[in-house]
Amino acid sequence: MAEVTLREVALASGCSIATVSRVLAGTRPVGAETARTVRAAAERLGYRPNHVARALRSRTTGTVGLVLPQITNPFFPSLVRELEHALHAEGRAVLLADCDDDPVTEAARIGAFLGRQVDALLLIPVDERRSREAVAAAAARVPLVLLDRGCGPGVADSVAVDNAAGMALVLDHLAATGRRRPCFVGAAGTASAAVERRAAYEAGAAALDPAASGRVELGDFSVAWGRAAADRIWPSRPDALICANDLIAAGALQRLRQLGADVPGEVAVTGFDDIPLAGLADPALTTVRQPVGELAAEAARLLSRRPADADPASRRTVRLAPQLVVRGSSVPADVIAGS
Amino acid sequence: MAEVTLREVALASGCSIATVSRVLAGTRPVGAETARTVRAAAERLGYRPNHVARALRSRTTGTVGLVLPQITNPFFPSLVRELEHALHAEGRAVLLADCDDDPVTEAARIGAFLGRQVDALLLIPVDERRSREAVAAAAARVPLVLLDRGCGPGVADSVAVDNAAGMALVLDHLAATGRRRPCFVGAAGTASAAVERRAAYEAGAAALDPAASGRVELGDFSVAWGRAAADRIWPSRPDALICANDLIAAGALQRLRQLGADVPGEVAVTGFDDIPLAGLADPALTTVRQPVGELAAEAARLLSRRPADADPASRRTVRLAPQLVVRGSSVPADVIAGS
DNA sequence: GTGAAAGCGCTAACAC
DNA sequence: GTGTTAGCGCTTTCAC
Repeated sequence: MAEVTLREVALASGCSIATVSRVLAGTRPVGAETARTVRAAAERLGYRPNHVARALRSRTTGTVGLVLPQITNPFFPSLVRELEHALHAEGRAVLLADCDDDPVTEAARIGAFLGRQVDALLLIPVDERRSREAVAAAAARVPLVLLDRGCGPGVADSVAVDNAAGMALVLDHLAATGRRRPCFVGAAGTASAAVERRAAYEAGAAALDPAASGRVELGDFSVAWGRAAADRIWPSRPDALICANDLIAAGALQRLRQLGADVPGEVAVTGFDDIPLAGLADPALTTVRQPVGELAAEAARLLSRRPADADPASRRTVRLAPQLVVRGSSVPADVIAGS
Repeated sequence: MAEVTLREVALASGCSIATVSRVLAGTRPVGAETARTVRAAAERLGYRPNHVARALRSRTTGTVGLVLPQITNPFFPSLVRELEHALHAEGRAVLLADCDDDPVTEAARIGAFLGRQVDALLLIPVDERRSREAVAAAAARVPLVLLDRGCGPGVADSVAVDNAAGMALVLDHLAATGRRRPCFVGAAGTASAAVERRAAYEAGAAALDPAASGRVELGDFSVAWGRAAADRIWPSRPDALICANDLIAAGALQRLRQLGADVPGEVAVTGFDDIPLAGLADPALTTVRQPVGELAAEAARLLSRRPADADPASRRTVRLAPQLVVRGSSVPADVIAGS
C-alpha cells in the first residue's frame, strides 16, 4: 500500500512534478492536453494528495478547530452538526474539543489546536470573563469566531441569536393570548444569554403588567433549577412562566403538573432554544428556536472572510433573528391543531 | 508573530538542530547540561513545535477521525465527550464527521479523513450492510475500531455494550418485582443493537411467561414509534413494556399516561442507553446504562495497540457489561427512596 | 553524545 | 504553459 506521490504521477505522464501539482490543485492555467494526460495518470495510479505535505508548504491546513464547553449540553449537537456540514462543504475538516466547562481545559485545547496549525477557531466560550485571556491570545494568531456566547467587547468576531428579539416574541405571544401575570425564571451570572434574556424580559414585561418586571427568579440553566423555581413561584399563582432556556422550562413544567397545575389552562410555560427535549415534553414546550443553520453559515462566512491579521477594530457582532415555536405549553392543543 | 522554529532555538542555544529536536522530543539520550540549555532557550523564545512538519516527517499526525451517523442522536454526545477526553489524554486530536445517517456521506467523510492522514479511525457505522464496503477499505489502510454498532463479522475491531446482558438485567428486575406479562417494543432492521436486544428479550422472557417471547412489536428507534406502540399495545394490558431504547420508552411512557395508565402501578416501562432524557421523564425511566467511559477507553486502547498492518484474522470484538438503573417507571418512588 | 546531511510530499518563485 | 530550483520545519540515518 505504498502511497502514490506527485513524483510518480509526473513520471507516468511525462511532465514535471510542478505541472502535475498545478493540474491537480487547479492553481494555475495548464494546457488542456497535458491536463488530460495528467488526470488520467493520477486516476490510473490511484493518486491521493497528501494534505500534510500540502499544509506544510502552503501554510494552511484546511482545518478548523471547534472548541465548546460541553458537547453534552443539548443545544450544542445540532449546532455542531450544522457547523460540520458548512465547513465540510468548503473542504475544511473540523477538529473537536470538549472543555468540560472548565476555562483551564479550554485554554489547553486552544493551545493544542494552534500547535496543530488550525486555519481558524470556532469557539463557544466557557465563561464570559475567565475565557477572555485565552480567547484574545488565540484571536491574535488566527481568525476566530465566537458562537452563541460573548466573551467581552471587542475580543473577537461573534455570531449569536438575538436574545432580545426572542424574548419579545414570547412576550407578544403571551400578551396576545391573554396572559397578564408573567414571571421570569432565569439564570444568574454574566453569561450573555442569561443577561440579555433577563434584560429583555424586564424591558418588555411592563407592557403586560407594571409589576411583572420585578418578578424574576434566578438560578442556573438546569432542569433541577426549573423544578425548584416552580415550587417557589407557584404559590403566588402567575399565569405564565417565562424560562430562560428549555431545560429550566422542562423542569418547571414537570413540577407544575406534579403540583396539580393545569398547563396551559392556568399557567403557560415557555422555554428558549428549542432543543429536542422541548418537543417531547408533555405538553410540548412553546419556545424560541435558534436559527442554528444560519448561525453556522454565518460563522463559516466570517471565518473565511477575515484575513489573518485583520484590524482588531473591525470586529463584528452578528445577531440573527429567532423564531417563535408555539406548542401546547402556552396554548390549548385544539387551538394549535386548528390554526 | 513569526513562528519560532527549531533552527532558531538551535542558534540561541549553540547546538545543532538535531540535538534540539532530540531534547524536545525526548527521542534519544542527550547530555544533561545541553538539555538544560536547550530547554531554557526554547522556553525563552516561546518555541511551539509545528505538528504539521513533524507529521510529514514522522508519517504520523497524532490525529484520529471520529465518524458518526448523527451527532444529534442523544446517545452520542456523551460518547463523543469520553472519546475526546481519552484521546486528548494521549496527545491525539479528534477530527469529527457527521454523516447525516447516510452511507454515501459516510464514505466521503472516511475518504476525506484518510486523505488527511489520520492515524486511525473510530467509527459508528450508519448501516450494518451499506457501510461495510467503505469501512473494510478504510480498515485496510489504518487501524479502525467500530463502536456501538457492528458492521458484519470480521470487518474490523469493535467495542460495544453487551446488549444481551443488558436485556437480561431488565428481565430479572421485572421478574423480581412481580411482572408477568411483558411486551417488547423494538426496532426493525439489521442494526446490531436492534437485533441483539430483541433476541435477548425473546430468549429471556419465556422465564416470566411462555407466551411473552411472542409479544414483540417492531418499529424504529424513535419517540414517535414509542407513542404509536403504546396505542397498539395498551388495550391488551401488558404489565411491562420493555423498550429497545430510551427514545421509544419515553414516547411509550408519555402516551400510556395520556391513556390513563398508571405507571408503574399497572405497567412498568423500561428503556435502554440511559440518555439524559431518561432521568427527565415523568416518572423517570428505568433503563440500562451503557458504560460510556469504558467504551471510550477500550476503543482508545484498541486503536493504539493494533499495528498498522495487523492480521485481519486477529480482529477482536469487545463487549462491555452494562448497568441497570432503576427509577420510577418500573418501581414506585417510595421503594426507590427507601432502598 | 552530538553534528551534518538527507529528505518527507508538496507548492511557489522564478526562469524560459 | 511548463520546467527548474528552493525550500516549508521537522526527524532520522550516518558519521564521528
